[in-house]
Amino acid sequence: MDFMTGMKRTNYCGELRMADTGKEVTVAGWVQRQRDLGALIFVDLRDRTGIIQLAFDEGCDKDIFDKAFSLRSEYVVMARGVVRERSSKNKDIPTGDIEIEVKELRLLSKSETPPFEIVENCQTSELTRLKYRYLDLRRPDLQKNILMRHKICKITRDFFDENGFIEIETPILIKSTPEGARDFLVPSRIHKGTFYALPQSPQLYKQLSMVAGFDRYMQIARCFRDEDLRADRQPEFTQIDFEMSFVDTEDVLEIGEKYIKRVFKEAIDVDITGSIPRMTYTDAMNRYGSDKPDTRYDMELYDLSETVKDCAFGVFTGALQGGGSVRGITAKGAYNTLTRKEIDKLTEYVKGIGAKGLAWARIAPDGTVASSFAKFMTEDEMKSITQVAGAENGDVILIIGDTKNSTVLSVLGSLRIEVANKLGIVPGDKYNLIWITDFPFFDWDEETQQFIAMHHAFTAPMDECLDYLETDKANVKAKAYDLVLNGIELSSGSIRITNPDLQKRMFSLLGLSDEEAYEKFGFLTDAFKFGAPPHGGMGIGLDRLVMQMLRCESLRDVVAYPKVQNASEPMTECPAEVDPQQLKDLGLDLIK
RNA sequence: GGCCCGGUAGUUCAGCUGGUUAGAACGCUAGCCUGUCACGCUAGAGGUCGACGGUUCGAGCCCGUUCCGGGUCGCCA
Repeated sequence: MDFMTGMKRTNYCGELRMADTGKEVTVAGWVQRQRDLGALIFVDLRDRTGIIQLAFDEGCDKDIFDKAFSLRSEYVVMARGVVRERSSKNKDIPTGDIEIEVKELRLLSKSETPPFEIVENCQTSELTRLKYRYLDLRRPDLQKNILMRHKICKITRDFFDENGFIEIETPILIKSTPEGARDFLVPSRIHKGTFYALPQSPQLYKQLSMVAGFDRYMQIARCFRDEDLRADRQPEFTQIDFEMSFVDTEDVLEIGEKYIKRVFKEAIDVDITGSIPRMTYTDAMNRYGSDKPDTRYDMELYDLSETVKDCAFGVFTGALQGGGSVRGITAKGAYNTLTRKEIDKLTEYVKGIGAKGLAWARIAPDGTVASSFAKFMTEDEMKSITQVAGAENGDVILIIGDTKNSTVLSVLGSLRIEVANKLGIVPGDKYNLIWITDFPFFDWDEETQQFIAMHHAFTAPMDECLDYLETDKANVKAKAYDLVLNGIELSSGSIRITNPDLQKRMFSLLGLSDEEAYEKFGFLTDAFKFGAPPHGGMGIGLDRLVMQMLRCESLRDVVAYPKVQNASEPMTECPAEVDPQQLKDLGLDLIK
């Protein structure tokens, strides 16, 4: 059956207006709803642009009317007819002044009753929606999100093209270099017993492209990491990846900043005015307890170590004697929200993330103080604490002390977010961007009891640190920078090492022998022997960017076909077992 | 791997202290209806209460195990 013979769409449903009155048009789409009034039938027809009403009345041929009568939700139809003004208008939709008086109606495809209605703000569980993702994607909200994602990609390519960047596709099947995240592996059939890895990022290829002389590279690149999922983390995700030659940190930040301003303006008409603020890693940790601070609200951390160093509270003095610190946050006006019961919950919360406990003081509106530690303090000490805390009547002070300063900071950082959410003080209308700079090069890994690269092994250390790389690892800073948006790490980048000797030195500091380093990254260090331009770049998380711009709470709202928490996909039910023959071809045996 | 929350009709949910035939709304089906637009009215169909096991005279409800989903910690250079 030739569904389309002699019929050609002339207009999208949502674009017709009063001005089109009298025109003969042909539209195509899905039946949103059929309203049968007896001798009169209305059909709302939907495509990705909107809805137009089709009208069938006494002027209609009987067979067309009968066909309209049989239409059900999500049937696919094409209709030819004349646009006319409605006798009663619908102010709620853009096409509400007009309708199409149908002269020809073609049923292109029937539909079973869908498991959920194709409407905005669908209340159906996400699992059901993901099982029928093609129906979910048919809903206006997801259509809007996916179209916005497309728009952002278009703006991105335009921007980088205009600035001299060349899009280069890098391989998806690459060599496994198990640093950082776990690799997804792909067995090789031709070389049995060997494996490709899927890229965690195009990092090394983009650096090689600099050696190749492309000078400025960009790619909207798919990346893969075999780690557990979160609302803002998918095992496969997309990065706006770029790299530039003959640059230092400032040049990279400048392009990054220009890009961010452009995409916010063009995609959602938001002006990012002035320079994006900068904060060093150390400041971010001390003030927000996080290297990705949400600066949309205050409640900054403060240091009470000096204030309580001589007090009679063993928890505090013990923490300090153990080389740690005592720090706090003050929840303004939280007296009524943070009840004793809520504080108990917060105590459980901080214990769950590494603290030994939570010290607190609730200051009633009348100035009465209820506190877990007041009894150990002199009046003067309490006064000093309140002063450092900047606490007034009605406020709640929350304090963490630990022999490890890093625990104090990270726990307070998480607590700050938890409390802000409880208090509802996070502004929903802001886009707070901030660069985090001066990252430490090394990070101490408790598990393996050694220093590892905080960013990655190809990041250049700051010039002034070159003298003490070996002797004072903890104070080596990297030419690395992150861009943070509303408390979410949006992007990460660095200036890379291009000096083969320095690269060798860094590998050795990270515990890689020359042999190991050459085995893993020899292709890169070899390349650097043949004239490597200084270069640097960054990768911007496209999914997170779109998610933030659209104010979505989950990446699943901006990824067309996402995975769920156990890393599977409900629609296709992957991952799945494979045919034994496939395993045989690959030379693989499954351990039962 | 740990912790928290959830799973009852196609969908969203209610279901009391364990007690007759598990309900509502929307959706669906049929009929009526000439201006609806979340049309209206009438009637009807629709359930392995996630699964398995246990306690009990009796389990949607209590207990155990397990599966699935969400969040989170670990993890994510």
